[in-house]
Amino acid sequence: MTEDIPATDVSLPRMADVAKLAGVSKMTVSRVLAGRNVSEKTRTRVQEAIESLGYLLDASAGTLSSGRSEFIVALVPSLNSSNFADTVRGLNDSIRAQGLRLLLGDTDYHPDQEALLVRTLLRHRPLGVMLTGSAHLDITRKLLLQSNVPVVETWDVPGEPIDQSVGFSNAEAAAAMVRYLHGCGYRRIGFIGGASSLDHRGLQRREGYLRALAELDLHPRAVEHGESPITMSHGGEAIRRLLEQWPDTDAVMCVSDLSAFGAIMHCHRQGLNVPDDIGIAGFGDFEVSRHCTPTITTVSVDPYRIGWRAGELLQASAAAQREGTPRPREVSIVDYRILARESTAQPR
Amino acid sequence: MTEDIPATDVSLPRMADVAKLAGVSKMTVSRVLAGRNVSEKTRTRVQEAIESLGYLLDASAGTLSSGRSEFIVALVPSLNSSNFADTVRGLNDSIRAQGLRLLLGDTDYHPDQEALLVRTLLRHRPLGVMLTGSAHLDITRKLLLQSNVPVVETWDVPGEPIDQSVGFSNAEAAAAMVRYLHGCGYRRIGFIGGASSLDHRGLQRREGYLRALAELDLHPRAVEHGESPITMSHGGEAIRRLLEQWPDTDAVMCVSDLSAFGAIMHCHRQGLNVPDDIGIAGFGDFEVSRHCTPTITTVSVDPYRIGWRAGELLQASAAAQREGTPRPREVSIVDYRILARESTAQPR
DNA sequence: TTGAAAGCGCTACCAT
DNA sequence: ATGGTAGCGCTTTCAA
Repeated sequence: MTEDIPATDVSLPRMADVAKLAGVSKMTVSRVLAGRNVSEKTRTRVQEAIESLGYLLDASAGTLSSGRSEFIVALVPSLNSSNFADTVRGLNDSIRAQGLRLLLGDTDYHPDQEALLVRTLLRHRPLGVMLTGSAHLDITRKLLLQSNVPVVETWDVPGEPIDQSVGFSNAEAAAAMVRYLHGCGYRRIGFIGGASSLDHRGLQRREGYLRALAELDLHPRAVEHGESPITMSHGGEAIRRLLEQWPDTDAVMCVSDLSAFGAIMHCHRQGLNVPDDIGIAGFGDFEVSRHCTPTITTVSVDPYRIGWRAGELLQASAAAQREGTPRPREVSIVDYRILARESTAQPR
Repeated sequence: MTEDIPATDVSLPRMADVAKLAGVSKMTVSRVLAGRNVSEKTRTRVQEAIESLGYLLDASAGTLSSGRSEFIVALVPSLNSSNFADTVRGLNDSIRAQGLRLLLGDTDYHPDQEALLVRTLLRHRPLGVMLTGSAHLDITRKLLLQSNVPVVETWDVPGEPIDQSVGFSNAEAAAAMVRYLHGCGYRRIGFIGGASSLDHRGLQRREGYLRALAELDLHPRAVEHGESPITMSHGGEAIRRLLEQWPDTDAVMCVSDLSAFGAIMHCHRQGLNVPDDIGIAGFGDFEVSRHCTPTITTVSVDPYRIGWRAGELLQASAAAQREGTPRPREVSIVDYRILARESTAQPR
């Protein structure tokens, strides 16, 4: 299989080589590659030349010359979260059709890492930038605004949007879950979240929990444990601490399904039945929460759709920019739903 | 926050602008940015100019001029798999320190999608390419060999390596699990895998299962169900079918922990106790298998390490290439271990 | 429909 | 330690 490959250690073929072989000018080759008007005969000849040389258009040269790259930058707090991975998949699928490519950065939940990534990735003159969340350093905002690149913030509804956004109110969604639990008859409702001040969405969910509790005249009982991304073990440890401090807790909502799962497993080990002894709810509708026993009551959002929509907004902005028309300024709100499942009591 | 940003819609600052403002030549600016020898005084002046203009080096121009990009391409079958996500994280962490950037592609388990991605991503003249698995189209191999780019195949031990590799024998690991189950006293051992012929690692695990069974003089009982990536639901449905066909099965090994979890949940719903009525083992040591009840016996590999090592190999190759020294040709084998947990009987 | 020339923004190379 | 010049490989623009 390797025998028929020419040892072209020397250098890769250039457009000029293709042009010479096809007996045309570079411009004609360029036009063929760009799908512009070229006579059928020439096009065939050029394509044969491309084929026989194994020619690949050089991306940097193209970008430099045209002033337009094919990159969309996406920054996520963590690659190893199925939620963000789904968002990235959605974005990728939505831009792939247009021949755009994903330049991915993992901020590891650190705003300064985000700023660094924005700085280095802007060097590639991306057509658009997708950020996660709405909490960014001033320098990040400044870099993005200065570069005039289309931006979409996701997974949140920014108070001070940089440009566009696709998301939902994490606080409101968490409050909705509190009200749902209240409707199930629960009155001593606890909250489990991460200890990191960097997970803005986690903090917002906690805010929503506190606010809804206050509105219902209930007393908060919240535990913070573990760095983001919060894991199953964190959930187990956190509920242990919560029950230690407030043994009469009748329901716990968790910042994510993973911690909820960990919490449920802990309860099982302690001989507590979920939901008979204690109700437990999660957030995010992860795969595990649909399949474990009991299945986990959760807040469902559509991460893939967030990514897909972000891709659409970025492409629309890029197109507008190209054509000199005014850029759209859309704030896209996506749905969330409470999924009632087995880990909490029936609503009354 | 937005007031102090100059409305530079016009165009971004160039290196020449920085040079003029600092009163030096472009070359000096370039040297400052590259960290080369420049007098302390000039360096400061240049950096101030960079700062005050908000200048960002243009990546395409640099790549075109130097003939060297800062990209490492990584192709994974699925972004939404914690195993591959961890590998990507490992790779990212290992190359980040050198200022390299990840160009990510999701093949969706399709070799032709992989070929397409290789073709389009090679246009960016990456310093290296990380592939997942060892099953590639001929055109993929040809493109990579022709471009002379360092390649690392991961998650497998290729029979015909393109260049370098980091992985383990999936067949051997699966066979080891069969032998372990045999050592626990199991004799009627089933296998659950995906129905897709595209998941080469899944197929290899099945091969290993069949081979080990033959060596032990046992009869195979394998079910294929669901497209890759195989999910928890697939696992539940698959074990249902397996038990329908072979009701006396005493142990089942699954192609992944996710299907194993789904299978266990199915058994619980059917009133079957795991491991008392049936033993179930997984593959991959996913987070869920450490936390569910019963915890799942599995094959543990270190996905992060695979990615990290791949990054090291690619960087070593790239450095060798730069310096004209012969490129290393390493086949790196990573460990796997059987983790004995609660979902299977104690070894005898 | 096709071609020639200019130049995108930077770095290599040679000079001082 | 610093600068001038050439040119990376393409696309834009204008001309034929």
